[in-house]
Amino acid sequence: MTATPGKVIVGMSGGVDSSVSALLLLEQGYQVEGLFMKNWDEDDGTEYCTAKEDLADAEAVCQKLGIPLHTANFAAEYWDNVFEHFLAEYQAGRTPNPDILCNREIKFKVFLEYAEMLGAEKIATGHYVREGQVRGHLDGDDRPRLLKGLDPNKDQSYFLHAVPEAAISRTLFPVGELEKPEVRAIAERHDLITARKKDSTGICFIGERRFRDFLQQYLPAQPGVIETPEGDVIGEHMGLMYYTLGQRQGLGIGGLANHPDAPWYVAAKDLERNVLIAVQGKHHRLLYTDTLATEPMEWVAGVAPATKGRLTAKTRYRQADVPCTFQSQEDGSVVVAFDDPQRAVTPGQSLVLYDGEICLGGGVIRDAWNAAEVAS
RNA sequence: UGGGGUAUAGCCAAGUGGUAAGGCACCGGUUUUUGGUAUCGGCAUUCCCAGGUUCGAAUCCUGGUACCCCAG
Repeated sequence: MTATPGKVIVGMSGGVDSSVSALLLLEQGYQVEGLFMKNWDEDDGTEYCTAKEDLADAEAVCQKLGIPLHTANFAAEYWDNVFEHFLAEYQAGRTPNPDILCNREIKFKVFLEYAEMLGAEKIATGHYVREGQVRGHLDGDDRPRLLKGLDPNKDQSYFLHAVPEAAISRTLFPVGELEKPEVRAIAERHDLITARKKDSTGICFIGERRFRDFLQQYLPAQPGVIETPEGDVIGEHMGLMYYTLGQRQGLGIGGLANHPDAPWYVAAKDLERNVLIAVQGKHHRLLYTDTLATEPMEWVAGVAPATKGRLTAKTRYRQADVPCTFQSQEDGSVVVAFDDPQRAVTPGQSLVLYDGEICLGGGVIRDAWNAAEVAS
């Protein structure tokens, strides 16, 4: 089907951000239609309810706006291209970020293709990111870019760094130019039912779960012991996959004689021995690393901006950017050295590089270590 | 079996006559499109048990019980 000029399909999640996105595009004169995706079929009672509610909200908003709402089910694609990888990562002892994959594989691929089939020229989502022509300090290019959202508190570029530029350029992000309170105010003003709806959290399309119970449905748990770095056994863990570096909750360790009162945090996983290593105190030196290596990078522009240089980076969502130096490797990965040691840099999570407001791309963290300590 | 010591929440632990600190753990809320982090709140009508003294006892007295240490 050939694209209809001005036709945009908005991914409607049933939340306030996509609701307002649709509204703003209508005001801008686009021919807007909505699409609600249901990508998770595994029903337990609670999830079923929220998905149903979300659909009802999306329908109500579309009706209010006078636009049609399509529905689609990409559960098969989600399972094959996102969820299986998610499980494999946990099995390998890493902590994956499924929503990054979900964006690349589902929202900006399957959904985009589906929208094209429906005759859309573009798609739109409620993500807090912007597009703009900005000259990069490193590559010197003056080209369309994926930029951070205007609201620093809601910026979601971290989740979109793996989406190729070709897909970004076909997407509109209306709320990326706004701050969250304005978005809610607009929704309120137009009497949208989602105006005061709580922001959704949890894995995209799966929702909030009791993490352990959820994972346990798919992966066998292998309990073991928790040790200090010195090798003293101080507790038991329920399976290494349930823990991530820097984690405090769920260790169940407290009140050890001959130890200070401080809480315990996960410092490392010894997969071979099935042992969880914990340290005491939020700022224990073993929780910090100053260097990391990634898997091959995914650059928004398709190529690296340079082979090395000074940039800023996030090692997880909602972390402030920190200055670093990166160096490209032959296999397409990078090694990044931070000016200051970073807490709980975790394999499986993603490193995302920024040149000011420009989101350049990122890669899955393979390994992190403390170069300063190794040297001394 | 002598001598000494300790018994307070899941754990560590303050409190020696005036009506149960604190920390960790745990639970709940907030924050958050991963996992976490952070933050706020909850968490011993009761101090090993039974008597007694006192206006009043976790705190003093008596008798038990349990555990620990040193002697054997």
